[in-house]
Amino acid sequence: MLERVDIRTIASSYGETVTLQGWLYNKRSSGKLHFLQLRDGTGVIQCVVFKGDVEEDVFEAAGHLTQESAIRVTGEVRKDERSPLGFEIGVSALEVMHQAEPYPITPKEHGTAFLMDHRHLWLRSSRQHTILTIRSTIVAACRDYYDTNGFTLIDAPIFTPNACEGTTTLFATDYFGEDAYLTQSGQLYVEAGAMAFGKVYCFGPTFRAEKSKTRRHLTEFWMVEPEVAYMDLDGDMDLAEDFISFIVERVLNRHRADLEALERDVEALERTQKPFPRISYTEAVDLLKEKGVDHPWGEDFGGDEETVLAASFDRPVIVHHYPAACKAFYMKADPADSRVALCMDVLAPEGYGEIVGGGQREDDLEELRRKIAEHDLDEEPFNWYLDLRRYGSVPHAGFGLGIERTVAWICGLRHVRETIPFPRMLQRLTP
RNA sequence: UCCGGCGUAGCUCAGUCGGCAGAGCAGGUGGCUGUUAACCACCGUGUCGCAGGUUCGAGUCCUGCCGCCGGAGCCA
Repeated sequence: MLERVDIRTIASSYGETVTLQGWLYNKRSSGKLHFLQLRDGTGVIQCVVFKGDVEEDVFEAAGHLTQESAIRVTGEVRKDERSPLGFEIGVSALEVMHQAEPYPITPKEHGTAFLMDHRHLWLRSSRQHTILTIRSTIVAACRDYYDTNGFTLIDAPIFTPNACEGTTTLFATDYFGEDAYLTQSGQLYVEAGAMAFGKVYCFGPTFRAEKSKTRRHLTEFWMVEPEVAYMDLDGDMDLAEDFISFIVERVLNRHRADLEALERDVEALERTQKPFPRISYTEAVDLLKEKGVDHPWGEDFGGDEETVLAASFDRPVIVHHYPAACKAFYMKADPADSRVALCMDVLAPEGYGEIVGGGQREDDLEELRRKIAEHDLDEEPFNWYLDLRRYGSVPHAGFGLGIERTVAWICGLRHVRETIPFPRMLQRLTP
């Protein structure tokens, strides 16, 4: 394969004649000149076709190119102050690989419903391209963080025989005549992994059949879930803030220009430094009261409460020790006050809501059985999970971080639907 | 499930008091040697979401339904 020249690194080919392969992003003409904006997936560069420089049929063909036509362009890389890149291509040859049909996404405005119907094409637009590039960096940062900190990747299954938490709605499927559900969390399985490997994480898609219609919800989303044996709630909070600040720092280092292109307030992101403020649920209720929001102790926070709490701090805030009644059965109760659980949520600033939820797990066999019963769950499917408390049970903790909400927060997007290549939502299964 | 909003050309939208359905973009043809969502001239485009109703006459008013968007609940 010939050495490939990317637009992203075109500066290193200054003065040379190169061949670029890509698609026509836009075109402007001026008599004996055609200005072709060429997109190759790494960037966009202007290619200038002058009538005197190329064969007549090539000049003619360039004038008839439609948006997103596939072309291979050969020409000299030259400096030009008028170019945003600082470089442009003086075209000497042009090969039309495919003359595109009229392209639906024009250089004018479109509504989100139309764009989502054409998501497979919308991915080519510069803004979507930037967002998904940052998502790619965030996903890599998650893996790098755990891989370099002694964690082993133990992925959880997607098909599960029962509800992990029993609280949210699951997608049911037919598994050779048996009921199976798409996982809503790898939680229970990474606990088994932690007892085998010490420090583990899983990273995969999760599914929630909730009829949520908000900017923060997808029915299919990605979650990274670390789980550590011999770790308590404090250790869990330390891990979460270290992990989140690592991701943000990585994005700031590699994507400053991209964040600015997205009109993200970079200074607000730069404040994401450890330590994060930590307040208990009870303190949060008091804080809400101070801010004029009356919230009864014992009820979980809604989106509005989370927004008020998050707005009180300049970086992510950790809220811990929620009432046990509004948390999952596997959360360990606080030995000092059984009304609250050893759990924590991380709320992102600027109204992005909960990006992390986790805590210390119940490690006592009888306590756990009692909680399963309290939550009206059938004990039998959890027998393997109870085994973890029969054979060398130890304190352990972990959490789940939602990738799409994290991407939305870091990129400063209004809606999570633009943070994933092909979003699955209440009213969206295609493309 | 509940509350609110919107459905008119391929797309984004306008359409006044109920009186011939219209702009920009995209597409086509032509023009221009430096364009930056280029520009200029000309050309084509309709189940006005669907079904009823009122009226001489409905895109416009009324009723029902459908679809989508935003929010709530629930959650990451």
